[in-house]
Amino acid sequence: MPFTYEYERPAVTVDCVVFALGQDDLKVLLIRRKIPPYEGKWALPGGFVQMEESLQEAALRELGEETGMARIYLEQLYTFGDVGRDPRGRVITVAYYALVNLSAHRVKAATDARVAAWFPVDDIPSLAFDHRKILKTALNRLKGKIGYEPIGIELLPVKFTLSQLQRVYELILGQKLDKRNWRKKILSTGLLLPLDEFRQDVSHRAPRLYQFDKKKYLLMKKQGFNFEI
Amino acid sequence: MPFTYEYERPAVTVDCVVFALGQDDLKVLLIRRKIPPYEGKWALPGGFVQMEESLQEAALRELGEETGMARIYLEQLYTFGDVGRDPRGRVITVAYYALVNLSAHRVKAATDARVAAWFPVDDIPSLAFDHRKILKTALNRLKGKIGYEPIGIELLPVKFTLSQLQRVYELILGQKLDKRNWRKKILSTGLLLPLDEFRQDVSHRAPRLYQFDKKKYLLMKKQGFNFEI
DNA sequence: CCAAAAGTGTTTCACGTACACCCATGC
DNA sequence: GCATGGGTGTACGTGAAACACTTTTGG
Repeated sequence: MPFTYEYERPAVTVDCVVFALGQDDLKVLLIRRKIPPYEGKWALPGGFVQMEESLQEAALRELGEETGMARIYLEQLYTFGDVGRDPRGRVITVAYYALVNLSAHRVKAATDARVAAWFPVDDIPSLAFDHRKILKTALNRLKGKIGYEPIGIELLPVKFTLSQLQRVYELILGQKLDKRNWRKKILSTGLLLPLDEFRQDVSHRAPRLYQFDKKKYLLMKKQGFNFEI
Repeated sequence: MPFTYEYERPAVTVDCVVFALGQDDLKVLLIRRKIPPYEGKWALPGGFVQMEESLQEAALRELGEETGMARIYLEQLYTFGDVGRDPRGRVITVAYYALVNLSAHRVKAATDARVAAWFPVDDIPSLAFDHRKILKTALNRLKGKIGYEPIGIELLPVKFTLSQLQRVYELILGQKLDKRNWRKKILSTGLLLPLDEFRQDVSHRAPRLYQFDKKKYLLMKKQGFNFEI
């Protein structure tokens, strides 16, 4: 069942840069390639776009296939289409980046460490194709975006403490932030609902849990609000 | 000379949103389609990506073909790949947006108004495909970007007055700006070189001409500078 | 009682904003 | 001399940044 066209066509893939929180770092999901080219090398999860699915759907499908993850933040990053980027021929890839919260998703990756694994963003092995460039682009986008959109919460469970969220900001921006000033700013958005619950499994004062007010966020966003942090 | 593949492949195009300055407004270049689908409708300039050219090269080629323009600012916007966006079949388009300065480029478009024409961004006719959505995305991007990158100058000749540049900002942002405050900010970047030349063809006090300091800009950018306006 | 992180206010300084008049030129 | 845009400075208020101690809990 071959398909024939009058003009030559590039292949189109989607690749996903999946971020998650590690103990002391930001991590990226990589897949070890089982087939040439770059057999045995680490690469971003991805695959070919099917004819009956949109680009975003393709990205979600790949993420589901590779990691078993469901509820994730996903956004288009950039499209890479240089002529020589794939030795097999002309392949254009639409890159997406995703933020996931590991505690919620028991990731398939964890089950077979030889196939998929989480790597700290500042200790990445040599990657297949132009995937290092894609990853770098994603990190830059993330750094920029966290300054004016509350995407940090996507890396955390639904209920989280302010210190956890601050750690997210510090990991993404790569710098320490002043606790009092940062809290003032983040709380002044009015998007964090304080709960009457506290984390209890810690060996120090129990920190208050917060929840993101998504309804309010969508409302404010529709009114053209600005969330600079 | 047909081309055959094992799996079905989408077609890949590039579309360009080309902005330029009008007398009292921001304008977009549109092409009237000569063939179905959407025959006779206005559309963004664009076309298929060739196998031996990168995406950016494809965009530049299309711009050259359609408008005869050479020196332009060009940046990737977004990739649109919904399943039903082209009635001919699956077509994925990588959209670019461009800023051009009309006085420098004698645009082919001007020669045959039935084929291509400049439209004010807030008075756009019904467009082919999902091109209205693409245009809207481009306008939003432009509005956002002008806040932290000095792209406004790309719409002007090499030598320009501060009032001209301020008009660019006002047109893109869609709001009046305070002259004194705006000048303070734009000059405080240190990126505008005052020249010892003045516009002479005006019926009032001759305004000083400025030039963009590209070297300084690239240097500052490399050092991670912030150009918020 | 000690360790470890949570939580909380004030002062200072820089920057954004509001605002009005004189200048130079062409007609 | 009049119309048209060019060009300039100050006062005020808001928001960013610097900064240290007390509280709570578990071990």
